Amino acid sequence: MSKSTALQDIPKHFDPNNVEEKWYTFWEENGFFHSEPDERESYTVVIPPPNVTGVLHMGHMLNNTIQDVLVRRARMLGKNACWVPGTDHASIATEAKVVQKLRKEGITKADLTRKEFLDHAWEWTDEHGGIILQQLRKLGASCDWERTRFTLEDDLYEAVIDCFIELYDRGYIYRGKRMINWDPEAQTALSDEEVLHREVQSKLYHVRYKVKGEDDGITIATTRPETILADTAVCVHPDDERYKDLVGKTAIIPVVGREVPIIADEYVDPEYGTGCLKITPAHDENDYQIGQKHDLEIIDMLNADGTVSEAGQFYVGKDRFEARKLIVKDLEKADQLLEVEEITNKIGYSERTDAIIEPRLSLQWFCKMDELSKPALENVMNDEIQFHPAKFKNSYRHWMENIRDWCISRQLWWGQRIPAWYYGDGKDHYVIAKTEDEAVEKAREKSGSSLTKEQISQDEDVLDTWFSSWLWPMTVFDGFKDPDNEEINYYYPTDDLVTAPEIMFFWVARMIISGYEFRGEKPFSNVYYTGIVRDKKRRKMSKSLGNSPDPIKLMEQYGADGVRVGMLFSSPAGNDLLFDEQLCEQGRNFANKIWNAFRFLSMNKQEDVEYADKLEIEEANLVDRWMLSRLNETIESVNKEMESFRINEALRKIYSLIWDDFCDWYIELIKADEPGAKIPDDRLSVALSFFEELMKLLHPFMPFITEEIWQHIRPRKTKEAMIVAQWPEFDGAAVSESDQELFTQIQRIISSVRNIRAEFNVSPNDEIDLLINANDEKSVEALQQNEWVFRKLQSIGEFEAKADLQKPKTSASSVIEGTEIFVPLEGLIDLDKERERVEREINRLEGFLKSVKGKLSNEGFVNNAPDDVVQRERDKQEDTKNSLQKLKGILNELNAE
RNA sequence: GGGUGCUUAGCUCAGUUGGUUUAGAGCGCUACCCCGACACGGUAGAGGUCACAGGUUCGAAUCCUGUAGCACCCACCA
Repeated sequence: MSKSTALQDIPKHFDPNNVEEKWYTFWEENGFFHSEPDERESYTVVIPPPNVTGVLHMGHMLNNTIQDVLVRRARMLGKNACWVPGTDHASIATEAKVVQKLRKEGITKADLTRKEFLDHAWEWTDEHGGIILQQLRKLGASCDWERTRFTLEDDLYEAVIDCFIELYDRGYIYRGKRMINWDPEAQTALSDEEVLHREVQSKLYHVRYKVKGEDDGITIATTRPETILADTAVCVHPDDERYKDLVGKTAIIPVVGREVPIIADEYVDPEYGTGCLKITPAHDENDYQIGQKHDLEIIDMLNADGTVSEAGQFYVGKDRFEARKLIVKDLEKADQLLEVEEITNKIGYSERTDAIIEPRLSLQWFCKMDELSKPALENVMNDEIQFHPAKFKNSYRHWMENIRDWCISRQLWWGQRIPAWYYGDGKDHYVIAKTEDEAVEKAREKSGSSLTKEQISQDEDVLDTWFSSWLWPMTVFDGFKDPDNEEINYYYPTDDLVTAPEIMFFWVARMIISGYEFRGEKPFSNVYYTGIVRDKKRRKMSKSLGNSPDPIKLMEQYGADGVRVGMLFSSPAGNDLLFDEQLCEQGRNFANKIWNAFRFLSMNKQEDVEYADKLEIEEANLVDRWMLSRLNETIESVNKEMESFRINEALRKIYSLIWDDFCDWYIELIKADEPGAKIPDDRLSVALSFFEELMKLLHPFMPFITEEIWQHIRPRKTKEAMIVAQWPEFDGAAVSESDQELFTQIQRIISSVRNIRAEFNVSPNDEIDLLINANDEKSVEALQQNEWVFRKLQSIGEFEAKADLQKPKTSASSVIEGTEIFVPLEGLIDLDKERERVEREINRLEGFLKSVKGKLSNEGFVNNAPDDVVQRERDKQEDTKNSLQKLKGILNELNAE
């Protein structure tokens, strides 16, 4: 951090790997990430806890980059920013991984006791757990690591149990035999949300059932012929003329030969298939309903693993799909398979194991949702909780309005065990209790007998993962167990939640529900939905497709800052992100550009000079005023964009301010006149101050390079680090439209001169004369005053700005909003080419003038449009006419040459 | 089957309540340039009848209707 740095001391390319770890450690060790309640306004974000054994993927990268941008900016705004990290035990996902791992070692879950299995699971968790949190550090995530939580640690476990008991006491939780989604692979029940429906090609089998006492039969259609084994009725529509006579008669189930009634129910659609439905109450939701209504027998023909049970009688022990093949063969043999129709239908798959879901009648625990969900629906619809983008309100409402009871029990071991204790015979008698002792007591009370611990047994099942994560914004602050806890009162409601729309129902909706139920308050104020990260072919990135880059490698290659920019650049909220490594490259290039701007300023530093630590400009020239104006304009719009969560737009504006305005124009204009000379102290001082403001704006997006440069620019105390620098304040008085207009005009003139050089192959080093014929004295004066700007950026011999200049012979010219510029090019100009150039411009302007005139000659427009709009058109007309007249004059002279 | 959204330059997208140049940006492309911050760079360019067809309006990429295509979400049609 010396005051003067020789150019050769600073590498030409920014090397992120050298600085990232250094600054991350610096931030963490100095407690910048840590938050404790104080008198400041709180700003809180809870991380969507990744699976404890998960590995960082591109979705996490996007999600956590966005969170970090929000958190870092809040910190700079002077808020007490707290970003709570943690992991989720992810019941089914982790258990599946452990089962898989054990299988490789030749151990099956069934061989183990619950305790033995859990020991393996904890071992696995300790080994792989938290890798992902470590990886997040590389990204620069400014989480309060001292607050790291895990959903299965004691406090959080206890909170989940308390929650269960409270909801049970309030009458929301019940146990019941219901048709649920059964995953035969994981051998557990799933909630409706965990079932994904996919359209697939399948076969619709038309099967002939004999009717007792008739020669004729009845034909049903089914996609799952193996369930014939469990049929207990055949059903037709009551008004269906074709089958009217058969109702009340008895059908004989093929293969098994069981006699079942033929019944009528309006549920049946006469148009579909054969208009006859086989009824299997144990294996289909609708059939179950019909079965209840008509009091039909229920035959459960499937084992937990999806094989045919004893009750099926045939193909016992065979997998359901094997059984399907066999029964189709047997039906064919018996001449009862009439037709096999190719159809497409939707089949449910397990979100976790991808196994085909079997509807199964099963005794499970449920949470009643209709009452609970009311405040959660209302407060999203009235924007008490805002969704970004708001379009997701629609699907949220739809889901909430049609919400069904939530199946919360899972036949797994990894998770919070259901606090239900059974006593006596069977499973009908139970008590809900937090501990075994309490359970014994309650059971004694309820049964009236003196039960012992040995005579009661706890439910074997655990709770759905989401039944713990829906409490996350409360439990991370111990808020569930202790509602008056000082911490939760300070941090809750949290501010922003950043997550994927995929888990809107799994998680977001349920957090809102539990928040209102248990704290009477929303859990967060804003939900930012990120998009799904896809590859260039629009395919979702996934391990199995192998199309997902390794984020760690990516960061090694482009730097964490570069990757962050890459992630942010093309992803407005809710839109899918077509990830392309090129975006990271662009991010890296941007870092390098900034680095070199810094390099340039550094090499101009003087040894013994103290540069001002505030942006104060004495005798500001046009360029200073313009830069100041652009800076403030950008501060204001960045604030606006950030407040409406248009993060990519905010970044774009900063990017353009730095690259286009600061590097391409401002720096070029402060360069010393003489080669090798240094920029005067006062000029450099201003430039450094501007640069510092830019670094502040950029810091939330690119934390590493900005801190690195910030610390290089001048010596800083620890508490003056970039990470806690004050976010730039908008100064409306600094925005000057007239300065910006004048500077823009100069920019356009310079571009035009460059264009002339390019057209006539005049090298940038060759001196040219620049003559400007301005519209009025005021403008002449302004241009004359800023002659130095032209000279700085162009190699100019004679410079003249006047109000009555004549076009010199053999010169190239152009007209910019009525201002003529001439560049004499004796011997270099090709007059034919120049005529063509001028004619092209005349044509363009004539086309434009025509459209303006069209508007103005339209009476409707002149009469109805607001005055200022009409006036603007009139001004355009005048300006264009003026320019055209001048161009035509130029053309005439060219023709005379 | 229901719902939501999308269709603007070769690619990815902006375009805020209809009216500031005959629509903008980044990447890519073309030409010229290693000028003492940066070739991970500079300068100048080319490139779009805003999916299609109607309508409302003085005026539409922007509002309405329809058509086509795409995407996602939800749903118990065998």
